[in-house]
Amino acid sequence: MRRTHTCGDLRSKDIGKKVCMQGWVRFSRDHGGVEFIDLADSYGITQLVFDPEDVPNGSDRNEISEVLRSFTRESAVSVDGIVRKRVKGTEDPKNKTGDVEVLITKAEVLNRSKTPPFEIGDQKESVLPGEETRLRYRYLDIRRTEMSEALRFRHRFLSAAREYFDKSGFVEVETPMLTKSTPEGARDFIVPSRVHPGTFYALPQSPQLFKQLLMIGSMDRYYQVARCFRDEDSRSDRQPEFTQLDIEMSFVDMKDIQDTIEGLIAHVWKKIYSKKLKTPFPRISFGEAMSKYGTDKPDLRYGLPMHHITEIVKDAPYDIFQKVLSKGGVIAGFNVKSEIAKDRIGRNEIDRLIEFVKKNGLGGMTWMRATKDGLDSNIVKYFTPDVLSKLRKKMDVKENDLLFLLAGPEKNVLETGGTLRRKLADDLELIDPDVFKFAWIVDCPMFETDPASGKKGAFHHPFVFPTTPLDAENAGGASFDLVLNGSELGSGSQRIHDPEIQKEVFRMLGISEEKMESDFGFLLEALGYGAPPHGGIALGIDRMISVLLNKESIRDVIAFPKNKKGQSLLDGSPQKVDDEKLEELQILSIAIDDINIGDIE
RNA sequence: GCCCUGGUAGUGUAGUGGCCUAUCAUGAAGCCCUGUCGAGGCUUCGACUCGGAUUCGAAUUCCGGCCAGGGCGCCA
Repeated sequence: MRRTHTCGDLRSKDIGKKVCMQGWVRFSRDHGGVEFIDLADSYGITQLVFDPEDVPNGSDRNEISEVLRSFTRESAVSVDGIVRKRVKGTEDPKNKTGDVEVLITKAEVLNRSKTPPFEIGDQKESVLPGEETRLRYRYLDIRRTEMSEALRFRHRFLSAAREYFDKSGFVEVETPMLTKSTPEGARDFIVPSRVHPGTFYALPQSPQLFKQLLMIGSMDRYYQVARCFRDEDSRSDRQPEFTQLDIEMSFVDMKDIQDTIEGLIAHVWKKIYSKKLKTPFPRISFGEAMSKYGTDKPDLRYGLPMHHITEIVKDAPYDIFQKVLSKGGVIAGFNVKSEIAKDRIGRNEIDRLIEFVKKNGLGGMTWMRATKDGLDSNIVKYFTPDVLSKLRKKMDVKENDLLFLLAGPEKNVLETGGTLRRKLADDLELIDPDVFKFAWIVDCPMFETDPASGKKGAFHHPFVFPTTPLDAENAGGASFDLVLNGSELGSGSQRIHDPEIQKEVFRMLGISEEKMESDFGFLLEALGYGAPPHGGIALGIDRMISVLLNKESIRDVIAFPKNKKGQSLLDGSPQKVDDEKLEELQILSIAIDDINIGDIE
């Protein structure tokens, strides 16, 4: 390799060295004589100089000058030169290589670049091209420091994680990508089998069943950086293919799994931030998270808990509350303390918040402002002094605090309350982007009931070990979530290792004996051969990295993501395939554009 | 499937019925310039997502399509 240094390497100590630099022409500045070129690569930027009055012996001034004329932006070039100190007063303190420059002795274009479709630099968000352009030319987008650093950060994270697993006796095992489609869960991506026409593999939504089989197979400490696939609509934190750090262990309970993950993250923290991460993470019950924060993935970087006041105000003759209560609804509210509101919420702002609440599924919002003497609002007259005093105590009200009260069906109040809490935190800038608050959400239910169909479903998945009798009214499951700054990073659980219990759970979920046998027969059979007690967790790597880097979208930490419609703008997938290929698979497309209506009729 | 927001030179934008042969920046091409650093100066080039409607007149208003993003549904 001819390259002696990257563009981020050179320092004062290298002055006088003969070097060969290779990289991309980022910016060039021709002063009509002396000429500067910022040579860039993934490690930094180094200034190259050509000075017609200071050409080292053995170099041809005209030849260099001629080659430099063909240095178009983003061309890959190679330059030999001598490292020298910059002229006094022209050092660039913003650049780590800014004390030195390379005086060119020989220049060569390795590969000329066309004019790039957008300017590559470390520009602010506001001048970044739209995402469509960035994804279409992703390789150029990755030349931007921000992108390449995100990918390098992701690598360091995974590398540290692997180091931890290695020293903790974990074994990485690859599980199949061509697997069986199961009716439960997300929609599968399907792969046709040529050898068995009319049959299909499914790409895995997670290695769940295989890792359980590995436990039965005695591989008692497994992990995998596993690609997973779900054919569902994208969101800013959801892609059709994504990466999970998948973990499973035998002869453990929930605490062992949580300890392992805390150890893992603390180790990674030490490696990438050189900081000690405080463990154990706080545990919050699912019920408390919902009632206090209105979400199962609370952002704990700020307070603003919801207070439940149904009992206190239930007798007040205030029509709106009475109407809600008569339908079994609840009343809850926030106290926006004067020290965090700082006069930023006036009448107009309150009206805007009321509109916001209406848009989010409640009829409206009642508010009160705390004064020296009590609570001030146009509805205060409906509440007795005793009720007001209890309210002040319950919600910890001090002078100038602002109270927002939400009334409605419990589910709506909690959900809207959670949404309002996030909005208030955003509006009042309560969120410190440099703080990371992990927490475990524990004591989860075993089942949840779909309010629309009334159908019972698994809260996490059907393989969770029950912690109470299954027919108990609020049956509990040994599952838990890891949350960070309002994002769910992953779910773990103790799994069922007894085939009879597993069957019972399937029955509770309304799965027939036949379906059980055809879809999960192999699992039930395997559990019957001395399956050890086991459990594990899967952490969403894309989400975790994007939260750690404060990115709005996981696309910013994935090298080649799909767009919102699941297309790759880079290679144009998904695409039609040749008819011969379909014939070989004995597949006929009935997509609207592929069929001739006349043929059908 | 639904809702919201947006679509103007290569890129990022201004433009709320006539002041638009459309603003500014950046870029590209050319010229000038010997210490800049996202160099500077001058010249040139380059755009209203598509279709329909309203109107004397539409980038601008209305309807529909297409495209992109955010969200709901969906994501055991």
